[in-house]
Amino acid sequence: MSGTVVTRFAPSPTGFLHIGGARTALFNWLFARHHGGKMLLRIEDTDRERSTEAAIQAILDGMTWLGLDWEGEVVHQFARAARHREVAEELLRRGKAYYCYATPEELEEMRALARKEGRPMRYDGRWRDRDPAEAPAGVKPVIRLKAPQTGETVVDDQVQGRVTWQNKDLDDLVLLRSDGTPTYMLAVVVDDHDMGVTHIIRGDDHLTNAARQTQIYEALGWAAPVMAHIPLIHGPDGAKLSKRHGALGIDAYRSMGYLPAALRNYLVRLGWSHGDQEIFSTEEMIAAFNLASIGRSPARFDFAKLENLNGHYMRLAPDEELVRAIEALLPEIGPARGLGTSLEPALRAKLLAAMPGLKERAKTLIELLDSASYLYASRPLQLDEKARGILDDDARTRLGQVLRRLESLDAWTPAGTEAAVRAAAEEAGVKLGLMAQPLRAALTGRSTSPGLFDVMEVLGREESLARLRDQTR
RNA sequence: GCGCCCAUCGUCUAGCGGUCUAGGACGUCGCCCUUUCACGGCGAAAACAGGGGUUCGAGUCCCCUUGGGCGCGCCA
Repeated sequence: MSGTVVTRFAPSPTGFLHIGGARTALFNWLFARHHGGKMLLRIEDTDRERSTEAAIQAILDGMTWLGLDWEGEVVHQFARAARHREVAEELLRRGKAYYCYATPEELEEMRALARKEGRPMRYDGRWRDRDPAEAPAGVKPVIRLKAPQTGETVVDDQVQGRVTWQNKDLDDLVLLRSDGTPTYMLAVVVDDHDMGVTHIIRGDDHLTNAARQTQIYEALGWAAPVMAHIPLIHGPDGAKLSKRHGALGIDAYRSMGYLPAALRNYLVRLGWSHGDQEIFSTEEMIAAFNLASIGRSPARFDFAKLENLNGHYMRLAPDEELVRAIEALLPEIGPARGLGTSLEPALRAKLLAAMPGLKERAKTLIELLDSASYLYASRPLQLDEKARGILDDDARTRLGQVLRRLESLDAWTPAGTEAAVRAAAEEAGVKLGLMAQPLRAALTGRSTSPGLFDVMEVLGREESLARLRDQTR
């Protein structure tokens, strides 16, 4: 089908899948879905030195976790080196490329001189029209594109608009290295063509590359795909993303307790908008996504907004799903909390029962688990500072009064315990809060928690009473 | 240095010449709800980088300045 949209996500496996790459993948995925097309995945591993298997796995895992799937087999670019070479040689035969015998040293001199004289740093084309017979012995040549030297190269970008370069500002790029392996610039063009890619959506750090690749397409006589260069994501300080702030692997966001749905929603609104809408289900994103509404200015990464969104999606999530999400994270975060790597059935049941009250109050899965610590804390409870402050002598006296009423309670239900506590407060002549806070402190060891009567229900009669006795003694 | 791109509240953004005394969201600050904290509700402070044009009219078009970003490898 000629009208079918084919996009691709083409990361280089020299590191993890970072936040910018994840958004690029998301945009490609959304665009393909929107048009009923497909997204392909290609690993750009032509740099043998820096590509690692671990990085490839991290990228695949990251995408899977984010819920982004791809069509067919993953294409490994390096495996296609023979084809790339064939194309380079074809260009050579057709006079669109030439052998260049300049050594790395010569190239470095060229750049140094250019820098000194304040000229653009470009290859000077010294072998462009030279007879290969003059080739120095023992030097393996590279193949360079014989790029046009006059006129201009135009990229009609769907995001950036019509961008024009003067050809005199672009030099003859290397297509095939002296060892016979293709450069990225060649490989991308050949692969996108061979894979039938119709739309290239990628970071705008590739905008200049788009011009050079366009020249290759033209030399080859191939039609270039539609291009869309999206602005990069910056750190909170506006500078390039560094390890210090946002340039974490996508797995780090998982570890921090964010939900894939929240991250997708956060990411889709970074650079793209749909009127005033902030919340998008995956279906809504797919339905509304378009290239025209992608902004041209870079965005800063903002954890506060991600957290807010994450809280939103956690409140929306079914309790069972949240328990499972926590369980999935437990190998990482359980041991430090004395929980091991999986939940005991009894604790799991309590966590599930307490979830409605818990999820209302947490912004991440980590916070969620921590806020549930009263469920798995052992007696006598360690009181935090605020809880200690609440449990002064007066408070403990009041605690004793409620305790007697609770001990004689027939039905241990939220309604029952609430009635008892209210009665005790009335009897003591204090507001409910003065009775409730000491209870909370004794029951959870903290000054904040879900609704008290829910806490007591989940904890159960015996555990609740025992915790209260611990603090009245 | 050269090339290219960008510029609305602290942040993400709406705005596509007149309806903008610039809207929404996050964050911040009040108030309400309330057994705490959240949630929720109500409200507030908060922006068109600067200068020139074009036009009857400019946040919206053009130019310059300033400020950011990206690229300039036999890396991708």
